[in-house]
Amino acid sequence: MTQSRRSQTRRGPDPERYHEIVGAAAEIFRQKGYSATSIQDIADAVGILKGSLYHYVRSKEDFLYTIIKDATEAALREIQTVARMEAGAVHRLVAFVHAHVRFATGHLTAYSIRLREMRRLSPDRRGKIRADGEAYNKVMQDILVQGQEQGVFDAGMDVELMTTILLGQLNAVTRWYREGGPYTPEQLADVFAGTVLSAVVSDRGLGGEGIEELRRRVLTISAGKAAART
Amino acid sequence: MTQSRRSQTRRGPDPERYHEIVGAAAEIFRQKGYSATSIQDIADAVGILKGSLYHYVRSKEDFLYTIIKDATEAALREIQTVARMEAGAVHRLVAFVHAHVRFATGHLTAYSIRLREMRRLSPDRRGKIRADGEAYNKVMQDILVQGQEQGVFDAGMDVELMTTILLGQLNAVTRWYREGGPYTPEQLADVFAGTVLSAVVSDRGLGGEGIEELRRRVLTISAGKAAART
Amino acid sequence: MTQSRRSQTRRGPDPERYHEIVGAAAEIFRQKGYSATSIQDIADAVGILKGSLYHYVRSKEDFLYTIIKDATEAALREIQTVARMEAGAVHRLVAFVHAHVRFATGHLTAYSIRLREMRRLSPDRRGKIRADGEAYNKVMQDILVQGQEQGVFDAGMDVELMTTILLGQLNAVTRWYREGGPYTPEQLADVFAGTVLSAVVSDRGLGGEGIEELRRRVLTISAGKAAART
Amino acid sequence: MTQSRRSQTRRGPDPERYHEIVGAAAEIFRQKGYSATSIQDIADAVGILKGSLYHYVRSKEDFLYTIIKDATEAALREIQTVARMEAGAVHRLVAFVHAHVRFATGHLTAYSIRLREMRRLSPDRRGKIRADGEAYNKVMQDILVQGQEQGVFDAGMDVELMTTILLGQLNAVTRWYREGGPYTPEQLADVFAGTVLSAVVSDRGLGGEGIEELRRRVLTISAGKAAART
DNA sequence: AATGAATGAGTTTTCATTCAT
DNA sequence: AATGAATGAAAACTCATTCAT
Repeated sequence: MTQSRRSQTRRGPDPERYHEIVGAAAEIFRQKGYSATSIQDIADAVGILKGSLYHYVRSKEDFLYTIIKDATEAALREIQTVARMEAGAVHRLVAFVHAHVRFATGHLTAYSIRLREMRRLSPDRRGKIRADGEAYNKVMQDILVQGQEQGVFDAGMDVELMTTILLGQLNAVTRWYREGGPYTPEQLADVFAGTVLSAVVSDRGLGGEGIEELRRRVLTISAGKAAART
Repeated sequence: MTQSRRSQTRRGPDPERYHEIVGAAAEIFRQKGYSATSIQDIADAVGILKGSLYHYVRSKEDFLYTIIKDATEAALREIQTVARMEAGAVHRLVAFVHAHVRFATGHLTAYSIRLREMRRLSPDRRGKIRADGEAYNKVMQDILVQGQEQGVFDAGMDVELMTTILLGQLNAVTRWYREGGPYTPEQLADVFAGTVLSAVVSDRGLGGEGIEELRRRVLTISAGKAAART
Repeated sequence: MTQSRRSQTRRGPDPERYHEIVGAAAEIFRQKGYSATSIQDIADAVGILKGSLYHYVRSKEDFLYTIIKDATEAALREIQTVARMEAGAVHRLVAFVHAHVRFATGHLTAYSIRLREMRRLSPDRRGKIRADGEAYNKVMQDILVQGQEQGVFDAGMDVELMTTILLGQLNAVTRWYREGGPYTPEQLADVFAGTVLSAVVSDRGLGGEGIEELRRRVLTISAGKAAART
Repeated sequence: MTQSRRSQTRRGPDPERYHEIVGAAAEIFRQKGYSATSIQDIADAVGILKGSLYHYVRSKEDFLYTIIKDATEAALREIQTVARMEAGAVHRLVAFVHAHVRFATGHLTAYSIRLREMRRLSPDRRGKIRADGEAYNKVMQDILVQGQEQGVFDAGMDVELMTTILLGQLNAVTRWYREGGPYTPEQLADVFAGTVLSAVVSDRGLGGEGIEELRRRVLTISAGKAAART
């Protein structure tokens, strides 16, 4: 695994310390960017000499890989619950948005890095992560297709393009969301659920109600979700 | 303006050469990121020794500043035509989306850098650009307010938040758009116009028609725009 | 070629300086060994900052490669005159020993490095040099075969093994020869010519004279060589 | 002796483990060279953490010192049997060559290191070993003198120089000999005995026979040695 | 005996920048 | 306008060694 230098060198002990160090690295990567962060910066944050970091990691890139890999896997794990959800497309899309916003804001540091710094990884390592990333997108794409089949989403939309656009919209939240800011993740998710649903819904999906009613309905669904989840 | 800035740095001839060099720098900044790009990389791309670059620029950051400043000013200049446009909010929002997508894709390199590398600028220089950036956002915000006043946009929406979300959505296009790809900028703008309008429209804005009809209407408007422009 | 960093970076100027620096590196490599020599050591010897060395070379190994490659090629060039020599095997073997000792002592630094540090080169670069090294050995081997065919060298000897042994003997001179020491290169070559000839000569090669006479004869040949050369 | 040295460093048990570790170090020193070998390399080979090596040794140099010291002492011990041998110079020189080749090939790793890495030892420690090294050389030198006195070796030869040359020749075997290669140590020793004897023999030493007969005689002597030894 | 964390000094290499020519 | 040499600081990484457990 990533956290062992040579298999003889580390076998188990103090994964907490390792976690702490990776966490510190992540925080700095997010603030300054990966390329602009030096090993010295990380060492300073941990209160250790820079050479000592190589106890935990074989290269600076290892930090990045660990952070991105863990974030990607965790994100996929979260979204799988939506993928497995038995419900109509509208409900599932709302759930997707909520799960996504919750994860992105709840793991803001790691997820931001995942979005911005993937290019810094070696092609090899990027490749290992790509599959998970695609599986993630696939979840949304499947929901859009389901909605088209059910007639509740616009039959004319280009599902692949729309997936890209909507995920782009959702991911952009990492650029400005800050904990303790004016909106809670749930509030943001509610708004996003509205914009996302509005973007794909069909006339039949609106079901005679107006679009404002749709937005209100989305809130009820979210509330249900939140309730269900408590 | 580039011209004026440069005249401080150098009197000598060949502004074309200067343009060429800044263009080369921009291309590499976009590909590798500012921090990961070395002066040597730029020199190699131009076929010059790295020391010679300092005839055109006083520091590496100067390249970045020129690129971002020019892109920001040009973007604002483009969007001002929309700001000054006398029309209903729906028409103007469609026009905004089109202008934005056209610019972002047409100046992909510079605009991507503007979005991703602003943090690398000194606070001083970042400050000089921020005003233009905010003016840009203000244009969309004003349109949303106008739409609310006209009753065609959802009265309940948080205009500031929605501006952030929608611009985030539009800017994300720079992450995946490539010239010669499957969609033309105009096609993309049409789709974006649909998602953006759907996100903000009110029941009265829908005007009794369904949401699918709204999306179709947006296309007509775009076509008008395109026609007007030809 | 080796001495240029990027083709744009160095085109010609001051090969003298480059030579001087490589020479300094060679001297230190011989004294301390390649692995134990730091770039700092070289920089100190040249009176330059260590970073500045990378103006001339892309890596520490580049120094080693240049030194070994040049030494190997020069040695081969020298020995080719013996290879092309039209004469009996005895004369040619004496000439070989003289050329070899002259080169090894005359290029003591570079040739010592060539013998001791080849392993530090990347397999790739080692491969590029190996051919020249083998061509060198081949020259002696051919002379031994010629001598066997002429009947002047022992028909029973294993030519390949004897080549290895005799070259090993000759190369060992680099371990203890020092300029200004008690023996001149020519004196050493005379002694070596005796040991080498004695090792391979056949009874017919001795031609009825004793072995001491052979050793004396070898001196005459050398003297002729030396004379011819003056 | 190893045993005694070690007892200063550690009281504890398991001298076998110590031997194993020093052996592993030696093997790596020979392959990569002392300077290029890290403590980590040795630890990896033994399957231990590098810090743990300091239970056996006080410094990296200790490994080298132990290896070289043991090899030098053992070599001297072996050659002493030849030094004490009561026989003619020719017989004793043949015996020397055999003992030397047998030792060098039989302790290839340690003896190679002894030859190549002596310079890495501190002057102090090098000094402690030098005496043994010189005693070793002295054995051959004495034989050459004995041969001159007996008239069987060339009276005109420079004994000191010849000792250096012939030992250089013999030691070079460590550069290419590999166990399981095409020649057994005994076969090599036979060939070396021929070249060494030929290099020093006088006309009277040849005793009217030709030089080829000398080489054959040398084989008989070796055979006798081998027989005597079985 | 061994671990695993850490040190501190060192390694090779990179890089933005300067400057005489 | 450009070169090529050099600077000086910092980068990533290595390594012998120490030490509490």
